Amino acid sequence: MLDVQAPDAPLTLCPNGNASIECYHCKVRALSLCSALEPDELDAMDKLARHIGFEKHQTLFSQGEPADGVFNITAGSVRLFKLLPDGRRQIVGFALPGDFLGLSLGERNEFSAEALSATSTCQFPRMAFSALLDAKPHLLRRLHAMASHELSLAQDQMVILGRRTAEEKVAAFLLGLRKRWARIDGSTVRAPLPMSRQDIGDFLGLTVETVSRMMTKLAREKAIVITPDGVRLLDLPRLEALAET
Amino acid sequence: MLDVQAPDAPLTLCPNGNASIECYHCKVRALSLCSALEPDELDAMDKLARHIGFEKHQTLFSQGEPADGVFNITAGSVRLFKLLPDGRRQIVGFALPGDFLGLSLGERNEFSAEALSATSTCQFPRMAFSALLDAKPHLLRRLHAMASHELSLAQDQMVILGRRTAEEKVAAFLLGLRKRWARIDGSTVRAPLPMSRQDIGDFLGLTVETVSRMMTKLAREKAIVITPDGVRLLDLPRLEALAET
DNA sequence: CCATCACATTGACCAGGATCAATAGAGCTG
DNA sequence: CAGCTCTATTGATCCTGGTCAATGTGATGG
Repeated sequence: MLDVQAPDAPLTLCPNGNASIECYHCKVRALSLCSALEPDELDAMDKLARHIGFEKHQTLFSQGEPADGVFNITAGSVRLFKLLPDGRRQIVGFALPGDFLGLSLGERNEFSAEALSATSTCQFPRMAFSALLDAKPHLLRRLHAMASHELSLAQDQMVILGRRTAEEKVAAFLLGLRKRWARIDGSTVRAPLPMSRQDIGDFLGLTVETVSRMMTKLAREKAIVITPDGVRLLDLPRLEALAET
Repeated sequence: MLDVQAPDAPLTLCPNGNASIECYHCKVRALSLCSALEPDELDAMDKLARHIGFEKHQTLFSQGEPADGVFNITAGSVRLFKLLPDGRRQIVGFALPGDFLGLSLGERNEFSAEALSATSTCQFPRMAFSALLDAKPHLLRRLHAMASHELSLAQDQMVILGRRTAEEKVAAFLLGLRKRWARIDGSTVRAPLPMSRQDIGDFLGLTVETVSRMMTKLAREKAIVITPDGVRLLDLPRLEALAET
C-alpha cells in the first residue's frame, strides 16, 4: 500500500526522480527536519527519499504493523489515531505540511494514519534513515528536539482532554490549529478544517453533536465565523480566555 | 530549592561524594538511562552527578522556570502536573524509581514536579549533560528512545482520558501502575499507591469521589483488594477486559 | 488516650455532555 | 437537476460523572 504512487496526487512537491532539485525547492523544508541539513546531507537524504502521494481517506500506515519508513508531509493533512476493540477512536494528532511521522524510530507503528485530503509525502526507509542518524549526530539532536516538542503537545492535549469543558476544548483546538497554519501559510485568523466534526470530536473526547453545538455557540457569540472550508477566528481575546493555560 | 540536601532523606542510594562507587551499586541503574553507559562513561556521569533528596510534598521544580538540571529518580515517587489559571490541575505523569525527568532538554520546565513521598534523585547540570550527549551519540540515541517511549505513554493516556469510562480509567490506571512496579520490585499483583485519590483523579480526568466510588466498586466485585498502602489486583482478566486497548 | 487534621468514603442531587432522532445542506452521479 | 449519500445541525431526553454535604478512618501529637 505504501508503495502506490497515487496517479492524480495533487500538490506533489517532489514529483520526479531528481530529488536533489526537488528538495532545494521543497516548500516545507524550512518547517521540517530537513532545515537542519547541510547541503551535502540534503543530498544524502535525497538519495533515500521516495515521494509518495495518498488520496483522501487512504491509509498511510496502520497501528501495530511494522514501521517501514519515516515520513515528511509535504502537502495535505493526516489524522493519527488509535482504536479500541469496540470501535471507539481517539485521534492523537493531525499532521500538516512540514510535520514528521515516525519520530520514535520504533519497529512498529504506535498508531494508524489516514490522509484527510490528497496528501504528498517524502518517505525514507527506516533502516537507512537510522544509519544516517548514526553518521550525523546533529540530525539526531534535531529529531530528539522534534520528539520532545511532540511530547509537550501531547501533554497539553492531556490537559485539554482531562480538565477542560466542551466549549474550552473547541476554542483551544481552533486556536492551536490556527497557530499551526500560521507557520505554514502565514494566515492569521483563518483556520482551514480538513477534518470532519467527527474527527474533531475524536480528538477532543467529544461527540460530533457536541462539537457542532459548541461551534454554533461560538459563531452565535461572534467569536468565530464558520466557512465551507473551516473557520475564521474573529474574537481572539474571547477564544484565548476560554483556552488559556 | 534544588540544591538543598534534605537532612533526613531516606532511601538515598548515593549519599556520599564518592559517586563512582555509588553508581556501580545503584539499584535503579538497570532501569535507567545509565544502563546504556560504558564503564568510562559511567565515571563521566559520576563526575557530573549530585545526589539530592526531597521530602514528601517538596517541589523538585516548577512549570515555566528555567530547567537547571536533569534528574534520575533513585527512590520515592513524584507527581508531574500542569495547572490552569483557575486552579484545575492535570497530572501528566507519575515518576517512579528509574524514571528520568528532563528528557526534552528544554530551557524551561514544561510542568511542575512534587515529591509524593521522601524521594532521592541524581541530578545532572543541564549544560554539562548536553555536552556529554554531544560526545556520546549512543547516549543521545538512548535518550531519544526514552523520550519516544514517553510520547507513546502520553498517547495511551490520551486514549484513556478521551474515550474511556470512569471504571475503565481506574482499571487501566491500576494495571499500568502495577506493570511499572513489576519492573522495579518484581511485584506481580501488588500496586502501591503513593499518590492520593485526588492525584489519581487529576491524572484520569475524574473527581476524588468518582475515583473512590470506582475503587469501591472494583473491590466489591472482588477485582481488587484495597490495602492501606495501595491495592492488590485479584482478577487480572476482569481488569484487562475493562482496560484493553 | 483523646483531639485534631487530612484524606477517603458514601449518599443525595444536579448538570454537562451523550444518546437518540429528525432535518438540513453539500457534493456526486446519472 | 433529480436523486442519492454523506456530513452537519438542531432538538428532546437520558445518564454518567460532578457537586455538595455528611460521615468515617487513620495518623499525629499534646
